[in-house]
Amino acid sequence: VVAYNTMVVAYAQNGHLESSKLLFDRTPQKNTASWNGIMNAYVQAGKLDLARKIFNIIPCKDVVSWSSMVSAYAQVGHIEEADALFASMPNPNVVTYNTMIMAYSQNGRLDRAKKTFDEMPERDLITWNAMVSAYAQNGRPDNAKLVFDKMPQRNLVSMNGLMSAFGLNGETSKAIDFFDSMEQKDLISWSSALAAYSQDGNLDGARKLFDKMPEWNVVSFTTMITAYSGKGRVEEAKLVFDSMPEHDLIAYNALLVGYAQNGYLSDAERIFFSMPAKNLETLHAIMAAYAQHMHLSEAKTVLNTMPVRTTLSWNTLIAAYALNGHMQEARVLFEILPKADVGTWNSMISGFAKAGHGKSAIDLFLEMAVEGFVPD
RNA sequence: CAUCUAUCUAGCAUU
Repeated sequence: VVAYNTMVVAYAQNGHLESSKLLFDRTPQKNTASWNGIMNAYVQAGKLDLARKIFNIIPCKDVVSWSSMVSAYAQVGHIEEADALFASMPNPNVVTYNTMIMAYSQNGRLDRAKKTFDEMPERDLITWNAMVSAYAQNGRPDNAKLVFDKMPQRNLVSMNGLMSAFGLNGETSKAIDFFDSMEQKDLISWSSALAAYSQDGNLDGARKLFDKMPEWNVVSFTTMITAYSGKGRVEEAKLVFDSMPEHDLIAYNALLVGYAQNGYLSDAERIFFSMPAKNLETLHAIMAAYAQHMHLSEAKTVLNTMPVRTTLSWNTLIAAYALNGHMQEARVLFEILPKADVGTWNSMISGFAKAGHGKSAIDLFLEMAVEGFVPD
């Protein structure tokens, strides 16, 4: 059974759901880990509904079954479902609580993350690291530092987490000082420091650090692409791209965005059509690129042909119309989109403001509060 | 006593 379970998971991790399924069906004497494994295979393949169906028929669910399902919902941002499942499960353990801390944190619910942290019966190192990360992701580097200082033990993840708390929130010199003080460093430490320079617009610092790195991976290369692109140096960005041993989707996206944001629409398009795979970010990026160049019908076509649309997809097109002064089209989209968020309202408001309709902008701002949205 | 399954840190997208 253990051998079968291992194989089911291995195939799933390589994207071979069909093989996982076949092996699962042939598994003799299935245990709960077998069921959990195939359920997570479906999660991995993005088939959340089917995963849920499997969850429902698992004969003897254990805490891993429940936690896996909670985590699956959390990963795709279905925080209410995660929450509901978490509330109804029999015996959550420390992993389940940790999952919820991350879920809340990634959805901007720092208050809920902290509450969970405070209420959980026991904490482990991952709990503390998750809390550092929660503060990092929600703009609170000082709180991240407080947690870091208070935690009973630390590991390299804690260190890297605190460094990125500084780096992500504009405290570049603190990030670099901390990086310099670290006795152990791994590739993630180096990449985090590189990202700190890059997001600070310090191309020189980034380049020097990059040249000093003991090893590189696709993340470090991509960070350099972004660093060059951010300074308008798209040719050097392209050189970095060409020097990479292998390209993943994010590397392509970074190059595409670099071209797009520096006004090279046809280069961006060329990359777009040559990409071996695309994701939501790719489509949003090309939509925004079309919008910036007033190619609104192309932008609209992208939205219409997307396999899945999120609120962000709609926001991107709304912003496209709004920034080009086409407020009536923006308004139409605004009314028909399934689910607005703060970003949607922001796009509409700035569109009206830019078009010189200050009154409409203010009306919308007031209306937004009435609809229960908190301005950011 | 032990093998398989769930949780933490780095790069890309709208405003």
